[in-house]
This record gives sequence, C-alpha cells and structure tokens, in this order.
Amino acid sequence: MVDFKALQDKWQKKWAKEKIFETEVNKKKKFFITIPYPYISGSLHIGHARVVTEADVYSRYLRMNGKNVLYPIAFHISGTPVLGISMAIKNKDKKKIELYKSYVKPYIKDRKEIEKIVNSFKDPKKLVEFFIPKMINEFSTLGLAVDWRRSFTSGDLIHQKLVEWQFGKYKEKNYLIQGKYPVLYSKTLGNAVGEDDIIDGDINPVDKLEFTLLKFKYKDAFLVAATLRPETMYGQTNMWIHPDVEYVQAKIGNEKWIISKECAEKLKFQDKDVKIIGKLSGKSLLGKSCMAPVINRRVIILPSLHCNPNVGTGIVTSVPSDAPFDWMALKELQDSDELCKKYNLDCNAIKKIKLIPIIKSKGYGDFPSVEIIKKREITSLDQHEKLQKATQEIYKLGFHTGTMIETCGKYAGMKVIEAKEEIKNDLLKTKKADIMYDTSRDSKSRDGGEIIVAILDNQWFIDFNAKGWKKEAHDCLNKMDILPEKFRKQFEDTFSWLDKRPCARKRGLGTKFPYDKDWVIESLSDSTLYMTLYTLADKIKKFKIGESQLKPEFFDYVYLGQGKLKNIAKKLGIPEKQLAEMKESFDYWYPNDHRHTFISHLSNHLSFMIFAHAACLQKKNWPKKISFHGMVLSGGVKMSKSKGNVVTLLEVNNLYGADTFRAFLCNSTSVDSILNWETSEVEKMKNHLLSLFALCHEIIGNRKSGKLNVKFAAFASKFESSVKQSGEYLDKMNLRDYANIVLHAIPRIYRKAKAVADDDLPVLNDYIAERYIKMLAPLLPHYAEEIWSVANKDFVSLAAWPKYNKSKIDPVAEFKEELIENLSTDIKRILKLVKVEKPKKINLIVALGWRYNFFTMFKELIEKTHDMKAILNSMMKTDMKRYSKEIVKLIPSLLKDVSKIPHMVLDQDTEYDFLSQNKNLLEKEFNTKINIMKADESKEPKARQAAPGKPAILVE
RNA sequence: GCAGGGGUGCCGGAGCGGUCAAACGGGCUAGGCUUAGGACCUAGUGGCUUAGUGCCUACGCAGGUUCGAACCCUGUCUCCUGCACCA
Repeated sequence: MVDFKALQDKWQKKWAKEKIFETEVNKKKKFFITIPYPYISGSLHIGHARVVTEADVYSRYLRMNGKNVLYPIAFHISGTPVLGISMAIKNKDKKKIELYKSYVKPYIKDRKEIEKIVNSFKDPKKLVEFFIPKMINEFSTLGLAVDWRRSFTSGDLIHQKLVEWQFGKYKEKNYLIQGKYPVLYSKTLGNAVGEDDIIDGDINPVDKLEFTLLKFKYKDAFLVAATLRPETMYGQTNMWIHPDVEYVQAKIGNEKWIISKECAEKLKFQDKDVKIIGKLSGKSLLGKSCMAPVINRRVIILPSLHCNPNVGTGIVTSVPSDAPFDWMALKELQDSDELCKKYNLDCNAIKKIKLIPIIKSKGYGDFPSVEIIKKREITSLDQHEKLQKATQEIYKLGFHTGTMIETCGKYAGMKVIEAKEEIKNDLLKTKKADIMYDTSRDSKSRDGGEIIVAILDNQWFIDFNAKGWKKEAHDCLNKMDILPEKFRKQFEDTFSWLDKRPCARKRGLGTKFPYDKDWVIESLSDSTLYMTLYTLADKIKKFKIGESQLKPEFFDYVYLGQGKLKNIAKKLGIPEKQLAEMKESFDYWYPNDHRHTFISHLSNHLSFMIFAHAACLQKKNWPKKISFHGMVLSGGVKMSKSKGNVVTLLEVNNLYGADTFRAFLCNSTSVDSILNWETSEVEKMKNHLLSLFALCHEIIGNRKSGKLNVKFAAFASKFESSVKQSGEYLDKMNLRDYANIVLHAIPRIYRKAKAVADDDLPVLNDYIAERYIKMLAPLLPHYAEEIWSVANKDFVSLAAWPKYNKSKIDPVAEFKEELIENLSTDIKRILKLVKVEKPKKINLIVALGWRYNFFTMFKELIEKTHDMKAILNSMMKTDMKRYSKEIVKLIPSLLKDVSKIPHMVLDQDTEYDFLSQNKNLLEKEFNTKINIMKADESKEPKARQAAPGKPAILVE
C-alpha cells in the first residue's frame, strides 16, 4: 500500500526547499493568475480548495508549457466577521469559544495552551496572526504551486495605503458622493447592524420596508397613514385608528402630524426634525373625518384593533376593495349596530360606505378582497393568518397583472407596477406624502435593544454612474476573455444596473475612509485592486518600505509611471535601485492575465474589480481574463456547520490526500458546474489512483528504446491524439476532459495494447512513459513526481509539456482496429445465437466492390445536400448507374438514418488485405479457421448483405 | 419579488440541430483471473425482434419550426442559487 501522505509530504518539502515556485522577473513570457483571497474564518474547507486547485492545475500546465507563472494567494480580513469573532470571545460567548477551540485543537496539543490562544483572539490581530500560517499550511497540503512570499492581508499597511490611493483617485474623478441611506440600526448599540447582530436574524431575516406616508388634513394637522400600496389611494373609503392607543401630535419640520408615539421616535432617526407637542387618544378621533390628499375626499375615521402603533404610523388608510383586512373590518362594523354604538358611530353613515373599484387584476372582478374572502371562507378579523395570506395573494396579483381603471384619475390605464412608482413620486413631489422606513418584523439586537431603520445622511457611495466610468468598464470587459463566454451577458446586465453603492461602514476592520475617518471602507470596495500588490509585496517586505514611503506618489510612479525615478526616490526616501526594481516587477507581471473565481462574485466583486481597474490603471494593465467555477456541495447539500457536513482540508489531507482530491475535483464535474463531494465516490477515486500509480511504475520500470511495432499503429494514433487533445483541453481550462484522458482513456488504451504486446512491451512502455507522466503532472503532481523520480533527477513540475507526433495520428489505423473489434463482437453474437460453441470454420465475406465506391461517393454528396433527388441524379451520371436498382432502395434508408453510413470507407482491396493480415488474431480468439473472401466471388446469399467495414459472417 | 441556472438511463453526469439508445465514471448481472478478498479483464444492463448490422419507445410536460430536435422557438410545471453595515 502506498503511503500517499508521506509521498505528498516528501514532494511538498522538496518543492519548498528548492523554491521552484518562487518566481522572479525573467526573459520568459509571464503568466499571472489569481483567485479571490480567502477570508480568514478558522479553517479551510473543500469550497476554498476548489478554486485554488483548479487554478493550480491550470497554471501548472502553463508553467510546463514554457510560461513564467506567478500564482500568489493573500488573505482577506476586512469587514465584520473577524471583528465579530473577537467580540464574541471577549464577551465570553461559549459557543464561539468552543468552536475556536476546535479550530485550534488540530495544531496545539496542550489544553491550557489552547485556551490561552483562543483567549488571545479577543484581539483580532492575534486571531489573524495565528491562523494565517495555518491556512498557508492547509493550502500547501493540496500541492499548490504558489509563491507564498508574496502573501499579505487586507489589514496590512501596503493594502491600506493602496486603498487610500485608490479612493484618492475616485475622489479626483468625482466617483465618490455622499447621501442618505437607510440601514437597520440598533438604538442600544448606537450603530448599524447586520444579520449576525439580530436575534434569529439568520433564520428569520429582517427587511427594510418603505412606507409611503399619506397626509390627511385634519383640522390644523395631518393624520398620517402609512401604506405599502400608495397606488390604491383612489379606493380609500375611511381611516383606521386604534381606539385604545394614545397618539401624539408632533411637529415635523413645519407641519403638525398625528402619529403613534413609537412612530415619532423612529422618525427621529430618519432624517426628520421631530418634536412632540401633544397627546391625542385614538377614541377622540373616531367618527370624525379628514381630507384625503389628491382625491380630495372626506373620509371617516373608524376604529380598528389591528392598527399597530409599532408598525408605520399606527394609522392605516382603508381600501376595502383591494385590501381583505379593510373589507373585513368594515364589514364587521356595517353588520353590527352594537359595535357602532359602542364607539358612538352613526350606523347609517357607516352602512352607506360603498366600495370603490380601482384595479382590474387577472381573474378578479371589481372587488378582489370581497371575492377572496368569500372564496377562502374568512368570516372574522380574528382569522389573522388567513387574511394575511389573502392580502399577499391579492397584492401580488394586483402588482403583476393589475391595471388601474378609470376611477384612478390620470393614472387610469396604467399598469399597477408602473403606477405605483409614479403615484408615489408625484405625491412626494407635491409634498402630499412622505417616506418612512420600518422593519419587516419586530426584532431585537443580541443585547436586547430594539432594531429600527435609521437613515444615515452622510453615507459615502461609489457612484458607478459617474460620467464616463461605465464606458471605460465596458471597454475593459469587451477586451476580456470570459470563460465560459455565456457569463459575459451577465456582466453587461450588472454594469447596466450598477448605480450608487454604499462603500463605507460604521463598523468592522478595514481601511479608514481617507476623507472621513469615522467611516471604514467596506470589505468589497476595498478588495478590487489588491492583485497589483502581488507584484510588490515580497519586495516591500524585503526593502522594509514603511508608511511614510507608501504615499500616493509611490503608486503613481510604480503603477502609472508618473514622475521621474530620481525625484520620486528622493522624495519618498527609497533607494533608486529598489524603487526601480519594484516598478520593473509591476510592469513585468501586470496585468492580471487570469482570475479564477466563484460565479456568485460576478455581480459584485468582479464587476467592482473591472470598474476599479478602469478607474485607476492604464488600459494596458486592465484584467485579461476571468473564469468561473461552480459551488461545492457535500453529500448533495450545501455545506454548513449546522448540518455537520463541512469537509475540511485537514480531513481531506488525512483521509484521501491531495492527488485524490485534485483528481476527484477535476474529473467529476466541469469547472463551471456544481461539485458534489460524495465520500464513497472519493474513495473510489483513491483506489483508482492507487492502481494507476502501480501501472505507471510498471511502465517506467520496464522500458527499452526501439521502434514501435506496426501492430501498435492504432494505439500510437490514439495516444498521440490524447496528447494533442489534453493540451487543447487544458488551453481552454477544460479540466474535466483533460482529467478524463489522463485518468481513464490512456490507461484503457494502454491496457488493451499491453494485452497483445508480448515481447514488445518494453518498447511500448518507452514510447509513452515520459510523456504520460508529464501529462499527469498538473493533475497529480505528487504521484507524477514520484514516478518521474524513478528515472529522472529533475522535477516533472518544471519539465516541458509533451509534444505530439502528428504523423502518427492515423485514423485509418484506428478504423482498422475498430473493424477487427466489431467483427469479433459480431462473431460472438452470432455464435451465441446459433448456439455453436466450437465452430469448424468462419467465413468472412468482404462487401461487393461497387459498394465501397458508392459509400465514398455518397459521403461526399451528403456533405452538400440532403435532397434525395439531387443525390440520385448525381449518382446516375456515374457508372453507379449499373446498380441503380439497389441504390434507389439504399439511399432513402440512409437518409432517414444517417447513422447507418460508415464513418470511414476504405476500398475493397485494402479491407480484404487488412483482414487477411489479421485473421490470425481472430483465429486465435475463436480457435478455429477463418476464411476471407470477396462477395464478388461468393455465391452465398448473405454475401450480398455485407457492407464496407461490415463483412458478412458465415459460421460453419 | 427581482436576477441567473437546471430538469437526460439504476445513480453522478456528457451531448446543445444529423455517425445518439446516449461519452466518461459508478452500480448491478453473468463469465474469467485469484487459496480467499481486493484489484483487474470480458460481455450484458429501455422494449421487442433476429444467423448479427432490424424495428419501436425515450432526454420534465404540451405545442411549434425543420427533410431531420435531447439540442432551436413558444407556453407550462418543477427544482436550485444569489439578492445583508455577509464575504
């Protein structure tokens, strides 16, 4: 049994010792490939491993193909997660502490030491410092050909300085603007919050809802109703007020609003000047009326126990025609004099309230809410859930299929989907309405504080619609290779809707916003240009370049060539030689030739990256190519801690080893498709590789140079094609088809050839050995090195990719081999049918001579046309005319089923000779005499059935 | 809701207008090899037929375009993924 782990360690150590993947500027053509830097989260899993391994296989091929390959990896620590972990550990969060203990455990034995280390994670820096070397180690177990000297993190000084430079460029170009932005906000934390900060935020996410506040004139004030459906305002019949709630009068700017107290408190966070000046009981408003905006109708104020002061303004406008709740509530009042009396309402007036039709939706009449309540047999307001569902359905249907009808003033005839926006905007413009945000559900932050929506009025945005920027980005995209090409359209779509994106946050790790130190640059916006740093990171470390030197002039000079070496060097205090070396390195390695990433990065990271390059770097340094990989499932489902199906790299390394992982990954799915990790399948791959490893040892251990026997012509042809094809597949980063060839196709054809090799085996082995091992190297670098080392002293990782011998590619030889195989199969079948076990003699009758000419001619004709008459006419002009009777029957059936046409047609003599030469093979197989003849010389009726490539078979 | 991607044999999954009853891998059945197991080899694995290369039915469902469709078009059902002060 091969100890794959020891073998893997051995070669990884050798590579590291010889520094064979540490690359420098040289005369060769360079190739610079990157993957998104992974986020530090504790331990790496097969999701991380996929992207790095695919890039590795591909870049190893390119290295063997003569390129000077740079493949670096850095680490991302910006944003909230690392900080969140530190906070949790600081707050003695037991779960997090245990989790991190489990991450530390594989590396540290002593229990007290583990505790000490995890405790130190209170400082995010310590966490990062601990995990980065571990992650590099874990990645290394995959056998990556990475230049680790060039690693850095997004918290490093060079990264921060680069981001500052980048945002300086944005500022210069007016790509940064400030404005208002609603965020989920915790009053107690005094900060914006994310899902992680909200109780149950992950299972029951909180959304921001935008309410339109309709202002109903009431005495000298406005009764303010909150609605999600401003387009229904033409159907308003009344207002709903909770009789038992105490509302407030608040001064909002110059106006006086009547709203719930809770609402007033919320509005204080939404860019409004709020002053509470009085109180007002809900009861006191009942039966009064107010003036609805725009439609200028007086509507009556009625009681509803479903007005929640916590939602919106606590006041709701009633549109019973389209809102099931409203209709139900109104109906209850209309049906119950008792209820009316309870609130001192005029029963008759209420009974007179008539619904107003406003929207025509698919499948419904004037009053959808009436219909649906009847249909769903809802009888009381207490059936809250049913009503909710009915509301949702009507809303959805109205929104997508509805049209405003003639009652809706100037909006009549418009689709609801359009009218909604327009009505809202019109109302806002004329100050008849306002906007407020609210949460989609009651929610609390982890410290128990209430979550509300706050409007930040000085939020920084990157303005992707800034003048000229999108055009540049499109220019960049147009010149890029996108793999697979089908994703280009998605880029275009993304570019078109990209608008203003908040680019700074109030919390998290990262680079301080240079123009407003209260803000931190957000973690997607800070990682769009960092690939440039790979060209410098090692040198900046080596030269000990510090903060005072990484000024904008530094990047202006190195990246953009602005300024004179002498001046800049002097100004920054960097020796000229060093500065020149860094510039040379950047100029050599940049642009980024290839970026391999996850599909879901397309609409954010990758698009931002293109924009950033377009904004900050010269055209020649814009990215060249992006390729995509699909996601990783484990056991058919998404990996998650709660499901317990996360497969870590440590596990992979212990149970299967790098080469098994690499082979499984590349062979089981195409790069852009979903990879499903199934332990049983991986196990099989492991076994397959073990037998392949043994096979390769056999091949390399038993070799003799010499001329390859002609009997291997078909084998040689297939092997040469395999060499050719695997190169072609790799060029297109088609890793699966490449893996298929080296893992399955070649062993298969080899074993077949080996079976008949006899004494020629060593020569056969010699013919393929070196090239085959080289072909395995990108996929299975460890096994390949080991086998290679049997006969060579250098590294196969650095060997030249094999060339194929075009002259040996011989379709005829392959066809002939196929012919013999088919014959053998057919004979077996017939023997079985005839129930003859030991035939005395087998006659093989080669088809009639003219048939060969016919098929040759037919194949040519069918290239041009499928028209039967045309084909027939052409045929009849030749001496085929003699066989017209048969041809007339043949052609229709051939046209109907093209598969009946042999894919290659020899001539009769060649086929006859070939069979004669090889009849001993068949004789050996069937242990009987084989007789070969031409149909033209046979009287057997079956002889006439023979077709080119398909001799008739007669068993005696 | 918006956006994107799928539905193919016992399974994973190729194919994306004609050499397709469907690559490749796996499973299963039979046979060989083997002390046994494993590994490996050979054949079979939609139905029906047959001294072989034949016919029929199939690529979610329903239509359409075409000499010809798993592949193109339309509708329909259905599954998955992304949409955060997550990265």
